[in-house]
Amino acid sequence: MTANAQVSRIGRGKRTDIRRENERLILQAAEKVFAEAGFGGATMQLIADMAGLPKANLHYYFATKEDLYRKVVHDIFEIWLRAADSFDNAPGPAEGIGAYIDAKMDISRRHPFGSKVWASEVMHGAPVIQDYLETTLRDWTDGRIAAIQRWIDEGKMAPVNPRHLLYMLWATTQHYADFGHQVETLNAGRPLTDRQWREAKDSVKMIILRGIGVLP
Amino acid sequence: MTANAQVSRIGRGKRTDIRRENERLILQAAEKVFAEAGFGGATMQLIADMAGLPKANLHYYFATKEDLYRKVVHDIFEIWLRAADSFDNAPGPAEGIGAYIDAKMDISRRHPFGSKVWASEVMHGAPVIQDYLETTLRDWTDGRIAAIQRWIDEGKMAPVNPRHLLYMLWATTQHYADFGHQVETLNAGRPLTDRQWREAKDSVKMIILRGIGVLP
DNA sequence: CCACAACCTGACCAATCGGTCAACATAATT
DNA sequence: AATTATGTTGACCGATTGGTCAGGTTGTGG
Repeated sequence: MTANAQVSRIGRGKRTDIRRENERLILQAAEKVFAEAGFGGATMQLIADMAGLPKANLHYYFATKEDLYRKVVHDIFEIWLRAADSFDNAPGPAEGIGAYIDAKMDISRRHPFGSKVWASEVMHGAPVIQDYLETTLRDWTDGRIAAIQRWIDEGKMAPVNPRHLLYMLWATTQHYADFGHQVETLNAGRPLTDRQWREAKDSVKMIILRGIGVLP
Repeated sequence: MTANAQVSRIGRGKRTDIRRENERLILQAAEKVFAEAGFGGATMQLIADMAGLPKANLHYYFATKEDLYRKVVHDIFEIWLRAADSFDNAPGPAEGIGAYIDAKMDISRRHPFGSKVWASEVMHGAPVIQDYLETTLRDWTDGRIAAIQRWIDEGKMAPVNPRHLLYMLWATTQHYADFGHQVETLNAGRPLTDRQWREAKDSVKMIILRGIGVLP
């Protein structure tokens, strides 16, 4: 047993570390470049420069530009779906939807590039994740719609169209990432402070929760 | 006075007609291509094909790709701003904000490509319309925030943060254009019907208007 | 009818694109 | 130490890009 083997337990050896670290560098750079330039406007050279690696090295880890892009989109979709957990096991709409807004606002703040990549992908007709939309996302959506409808039937919230409520949650929370540049420009060119993020979150929650009749 | 001169009063002559018609064709094709491929992914050749003109002819009317793009963005911004009129001269928030939601939802339905171009432009850091954001849009926003604040002070609506309410209106209405593909996919792959558009509009209005305390 | 201006377009160009590859360097295995 | 597997990279390639231009056609005013 060498000293190396003791350092990392999962990915054993220096080789694995190199691979993991380089893939991380590339994906991080790619997420930013795809977000800022779109798939068509992004170039492998730009991503390579931002990652601090030669372009040929990118093609060693990711065969094509599309492969790299697909991985970026897939990663943000995973994060996006995980926010769904906030919805589940909630006793009622106030807690469930409130927590969901919190989670999605945090994603907008912490993953602005990924959010933009996702938005860009959908806006351009979802050329690489159409199957996700038709399977995972559709199932997820149907499930939440049923949950909301149940709350309505139990008299726990006002009778609103669950589907459009969901769209509203997505749109509003995602806005702070996708249109972050506009929000920042209208904030005297400065990024939102902690306090302002809290204000945004509270405003969204207040209007929507009152809008569905769970706040006075 | 020739027969030609009687046909059109503003742009006189066949020459003017040709120019107007070709510019219209090009702008229409450009709007669609920019929306579907982004600025970087769009090519002059693709736009030319869609407009049914040789590529060289595009460069006769628009010197560069960026010139053409700038015109497309400018046009949708004009439409966008005009929806603001719904806001003005309204006796109270129910009428003003209700009418604004109506107007913006109609834009999302009637100008889905333009909406996407605008969203894409802002998402990528507003490289060509940053000045609009800092002048026209900022002024417009400040004006509406003041109007909303006045309504609040007069007790006509609940005390919410006017800025975040505006963002919510933008996000929610724009969602049906920018994420139209996702909405369509989740609607069994079919575009929303007239009835469904009305449902969407009513849902948005109901939740938001109740959310700001102007509906029971 | 003529001369000028506006409009049209196939052919072309330099630049850049995604992607390849041979040659080499380093680490792991035997 | 020798062999093999993995990681690295400058140089290169065909294809495509935005943009140009010379030489043409068509419409207009005198």
